[in-house]
Amino acid sequence: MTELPIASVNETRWLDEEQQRIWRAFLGGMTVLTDRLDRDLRTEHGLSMSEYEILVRLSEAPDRSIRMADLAAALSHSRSRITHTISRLERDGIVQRVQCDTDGRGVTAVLTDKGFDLLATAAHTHVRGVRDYLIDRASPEDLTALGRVMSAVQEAIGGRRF
Amino acid sequence: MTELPIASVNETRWLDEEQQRIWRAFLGGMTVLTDRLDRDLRTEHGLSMSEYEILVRLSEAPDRSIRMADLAAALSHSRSRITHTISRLERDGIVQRVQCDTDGRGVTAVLTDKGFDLLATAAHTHVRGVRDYLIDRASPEDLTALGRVMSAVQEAIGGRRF
DNA sequence: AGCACGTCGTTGAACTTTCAATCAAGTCGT
DNA sequence: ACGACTTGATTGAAAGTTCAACGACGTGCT
Repeated sequence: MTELPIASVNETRWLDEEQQRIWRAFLGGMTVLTDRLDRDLRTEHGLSMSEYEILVRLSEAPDRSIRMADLAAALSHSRSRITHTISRLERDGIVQRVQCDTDGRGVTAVLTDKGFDLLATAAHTHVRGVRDYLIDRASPEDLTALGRVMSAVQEAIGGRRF
Repeated sequence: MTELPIASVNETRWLDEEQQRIWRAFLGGMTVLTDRLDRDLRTEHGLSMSEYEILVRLSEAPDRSIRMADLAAALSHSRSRITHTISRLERDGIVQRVQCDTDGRGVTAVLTDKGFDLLATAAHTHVRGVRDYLIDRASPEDLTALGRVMSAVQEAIGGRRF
């Protein structure tokens, strides 16, 4: 044997100094950012971030309604989690459950007017946060890079949850 | 009045198309990435990601021990959360609690040998994940940008939790 | 010394998420 | 039409996180 392989089969390649610094910044920034956005939403509108995300999706969908499983897939949540969350939102009059007419198993969640109004109000808080804590802190080029990297991550992991 | 202000005081500036695309990629990538890393650690070593992070910090600290409040601060967790998590880790023999001798209130968590061994094993899984799903998916320039942006985010939000 | 105030860590209850089990309904092959 | 298999949604219990309250201790002021 004379040349290859450069990296042998099962050896773990550790992160170098710089990669580690980046990874920790990512982890820390992510934690602090989601915590903060969640807290702002919660204290000002009584909505968690994931509830907010559900409302956003619903508000953009035709008839402001999406089937449970599609919601779960869109947000990478388990079906069970969506069931529980929608139950709470329904109890509070923010969404409504409707039996799906084309599929006997299906249930679609519909955003109520009250839910839409709540979202319209909460959106100010949320967007302000996203700007203040992220968008306005980075150059356009860095933001583009951020988008590129995170899209690649999604690509790399794909839909598979199990 | 003739010129300024360009943006008036309290108007919400919405995200443009591109910013929104980036923000969603970030949110989605983040969710999918942390879910995946968490799941890998959990199934292969019975450790959650936040437990893993605690072990990492402890392993790097002098005497492999850190005071509860410092752990909480370092990971941006509540003190209560650290108490509960450390209790579980202690029950499993992974850390130990020691009364602090310089401060009557203080408790420091110490990584046991068993905990250190577990971490040494789990680290392979974790680092492979970070590489496969993130580091190896992006150019060095983009990674640098990522680090820069996320550091700025941390800077923007700072330590304030409430 | 005494007192007010802040910090440290814990506790238990409420809430949210996960996990495994279940039931109902659609799909496919024969 | 039948059975096997997959998918959609729910359920309840277990596990984890948040929240408010508490007791113990340190700090600083008078």
